[in-house]
Amino acid sequence: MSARPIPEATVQRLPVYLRMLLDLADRSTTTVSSEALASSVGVNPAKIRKDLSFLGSYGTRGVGYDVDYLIHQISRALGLTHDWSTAIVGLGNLGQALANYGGFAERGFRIAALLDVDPDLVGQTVAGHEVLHVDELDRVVKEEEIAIGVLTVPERRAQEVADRLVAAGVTSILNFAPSLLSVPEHVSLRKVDLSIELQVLTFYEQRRQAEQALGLREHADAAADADAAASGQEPEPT
Amino acid sequence: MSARPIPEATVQRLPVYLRMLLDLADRSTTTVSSEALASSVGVNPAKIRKDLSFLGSYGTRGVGYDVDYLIHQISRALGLTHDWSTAIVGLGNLGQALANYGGFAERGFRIAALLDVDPDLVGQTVAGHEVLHVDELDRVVKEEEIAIGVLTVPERRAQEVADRLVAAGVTSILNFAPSLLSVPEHVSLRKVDLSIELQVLTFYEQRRQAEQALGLREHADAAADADAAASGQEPEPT
DNA sequence: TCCTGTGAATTCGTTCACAGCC
DNA sequence: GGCTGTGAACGAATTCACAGGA
Repeated sequence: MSARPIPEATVQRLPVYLRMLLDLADRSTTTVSSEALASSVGVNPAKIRKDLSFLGSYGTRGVGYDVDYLIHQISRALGLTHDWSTAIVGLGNLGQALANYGGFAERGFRIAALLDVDPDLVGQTVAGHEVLHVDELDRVVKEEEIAIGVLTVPERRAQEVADRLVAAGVTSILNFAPSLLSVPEHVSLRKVDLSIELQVLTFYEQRRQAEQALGLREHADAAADADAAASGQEPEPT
Repeated sequence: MSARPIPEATVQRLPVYLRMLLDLADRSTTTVSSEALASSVGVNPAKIRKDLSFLGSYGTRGVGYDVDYLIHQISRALGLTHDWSTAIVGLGNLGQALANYGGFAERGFRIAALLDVDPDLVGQTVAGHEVLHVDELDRVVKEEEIAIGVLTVPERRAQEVADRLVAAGVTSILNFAPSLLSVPEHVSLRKVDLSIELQVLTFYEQRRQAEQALGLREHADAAADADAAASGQEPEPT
């Protein structure tokens, strides 16, 4: 049953399923099949069934899944049945944008503290919160029971600030700085790196352009192209 | 040799290697072994060798890889030997933050256009660029030869804007809206979704807290815990 | 009959281990 | 001797295909 450990790949998809299910609930759909859910997410139905089976046997054969019940179970598995307090460290453009981002609170993530070192920012109000000096980190993490730190500081400060977050007791870090951080084993770390995403895109972009150039040349040489199948299976990025 | 197709997983790591190599070059290192590179990235050396072997045989046995040459080859593979023009659509908090983000230009991504529909924003100057109305999309994509669109619009507009980008000829889209977009097969799509990242973190966070609670309870029951191995192998998120 | 839950088969990715070259 | 490049072994993730319950 649900004693099996949930694979990493499955964990990453659960939030996606959850969002789709919330959409369905909004539209007053009460029941959904793996087939229907799969087609709206764009994956194989068997994958959905297997993923969900890691949480338990929450479907009904011949019918499908009860939307509300499934929402509840996925939320529980992801730890979303209570709110989480987060701190944003670094209030440059990106930090401020995140502080003002509504989808945060909407999904149960409470911004409990904003911190920076810049004296021009400390004391200012951003998104309704006073910006504190990073030296207050220890105190505020304890007082607000902050478990998640969002790192939006410049690259060269990232490791130092990560260390301070860990020292203060934060055990999950979402890093927006384009740097490899090292954290103790008991701390979860995830990275969002803009330029990596763009560079992956240019890889495929370039390949397409090269293919096209090749196609044109071939076209000039031999009129028709019998081998259309060759270009069909691009490993599309996820 | 390099005729083998490059696996998706490898493509995603190449930008990381590239960044490390640029760091090394900055510090005037001329040569690096897979072992050294691996330890700075935190992966298995064999993985690095295999990844790099997809690009060709660019190492020297008994010595390692020439840093500059490898930088050149990875850049070429990723299509970074020339600049790419990008358009940012949606200049809310996040869009403005991205427009002002320095790392963009630094890595060869030129912001060629900013677009929005909001009459309050159109005509304003953001990060040195005049914000255009989305109706200008077609023209500006052609004029500026924009291949990459960055989507930072509200969720409900995302699909519509994606369609317009595709219609205008954009073939790579980086989507920051928390929505599933559908695009034609010849268009690459990548997604950055904040709340998914946070929800993956809370999954592990919650599991840790549950383990801890369990540990405490067990501790109260039977004094010592012989089975320390059970908690050792958390599948740490990437 | 319909759709879930899951073993079996398959594909994809990682790591090992070593032959081959500098 | 040292380090790359890569087949072979292994492991994880996906998909197939079907048994079994509503």
